[in-house]
Amino acid sequence: MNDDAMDLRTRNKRATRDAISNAALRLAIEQGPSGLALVRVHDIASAAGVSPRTYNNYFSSREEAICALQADQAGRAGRALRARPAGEPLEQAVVAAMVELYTDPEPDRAGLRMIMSTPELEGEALKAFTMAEGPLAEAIAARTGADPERDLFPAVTAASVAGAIRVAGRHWLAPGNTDSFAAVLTRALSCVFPATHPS
Amino acid sequence: MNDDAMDLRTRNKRATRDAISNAALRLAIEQGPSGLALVRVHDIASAAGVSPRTYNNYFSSREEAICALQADQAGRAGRALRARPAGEPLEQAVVAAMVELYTDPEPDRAGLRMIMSTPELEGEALKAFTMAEGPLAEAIAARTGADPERDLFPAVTAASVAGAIRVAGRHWLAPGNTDSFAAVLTRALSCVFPATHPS
DNA sequence: CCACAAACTTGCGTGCCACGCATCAAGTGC
DNA sequence: GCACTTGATGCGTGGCACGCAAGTTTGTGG
Repeated sequence: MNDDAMDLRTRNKRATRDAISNAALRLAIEQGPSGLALVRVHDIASAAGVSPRTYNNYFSSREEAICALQADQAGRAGRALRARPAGEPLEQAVVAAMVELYTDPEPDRAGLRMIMSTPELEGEALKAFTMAEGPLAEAIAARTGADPERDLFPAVTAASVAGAIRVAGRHWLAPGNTDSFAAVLTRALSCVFPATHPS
Repeated sequence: MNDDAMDLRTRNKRATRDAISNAALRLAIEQGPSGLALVRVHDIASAAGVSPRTYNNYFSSREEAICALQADQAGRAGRALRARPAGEPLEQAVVAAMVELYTDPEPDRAGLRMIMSTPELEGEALKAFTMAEGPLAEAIAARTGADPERDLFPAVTAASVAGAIRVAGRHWLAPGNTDSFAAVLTRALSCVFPATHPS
């Protein structure tokens, strides 16, 4: 995962990929939610210093490029949960893992708002979130000892956690909100685990 | 909602819309998950007996057309919950409403499998599901008396319910499963409400 | 240090698609 | 029956995804 751990080829690939994704997100934010159609592939490619054909080697749609960072982050959810100490209760582990994952760094308000207020982008982000549910469910199953094949609890809980994160994002973006994302996220996740709630 | 309740124009519109959507889903199923790209707009339109331009007046992508039925059904979730008797406890009301919504009729295995095993379609279906969460959250808030603006419980629960329905669908489709969808759905939803679990 | 192989980037061409616009036909209210 | 509304269709335009075949950069063995 560290840059030094990969060879030059892989590092360059990641660099161009990130460049394209960042350029796409930046341009999308500039145009705003209603002007997504104005963000042309040509613009993204030239902003990233790459040819349109190369852009297409990495992403097969503008939505995918714009949401790539968000998608990558969501994809780390399973690993984040597994990184928690084994003895930790499920709720604590999930909350700690997700808070850690989504507060380093604090999400970018403009980017998140862009994605969550644009139907096409929301669909793409949702897809990324859902792809992350599988590993997350496996991590939950590993922690609770449940059989992922017969017991629905791990998968449902993973979906609920993903849903809570989305709700937290929406609420955090709401006008007049002053709480940190970590605080909102913790509150949202506490709604998922009422049975194990301490009080 | 009844055909007789609308004028001719509206009925025709719904008829062509349904025709296009059904044709799209049927053709998609014929080609299978891997051959989605082979389902051309021209084919959908001619199968539905309309011009390609008319297809485009109703849907702006093949994915949207294929998932339209699924989307319409999900959109009725909020109404279904509100239709439950007011005094009924939340869990019972949710389970009853969702079981009623999703067992009349029993979902089509081929269609559901097609949608859930094709990334592009899954994204579209996810978007539809998420659109339905808003009304569902409002219905939950109305039933529990929570303030949707300040309390995250209704939105998180709505997202969890939607997630549970997705998980139930996936599990129901799994090879070797013999349970009815209603049974799987009830099991999945019970994971969302552990606090009020009877046992 | 050098050549060779693997992999990435790029330009070009093709087929498909979304959508604006103008026109035609069907339905509706008076 | 007539003017009006609204949906259906044809046509043209701009844009996009992707296969293909160079050209270029990077990693490796001699």
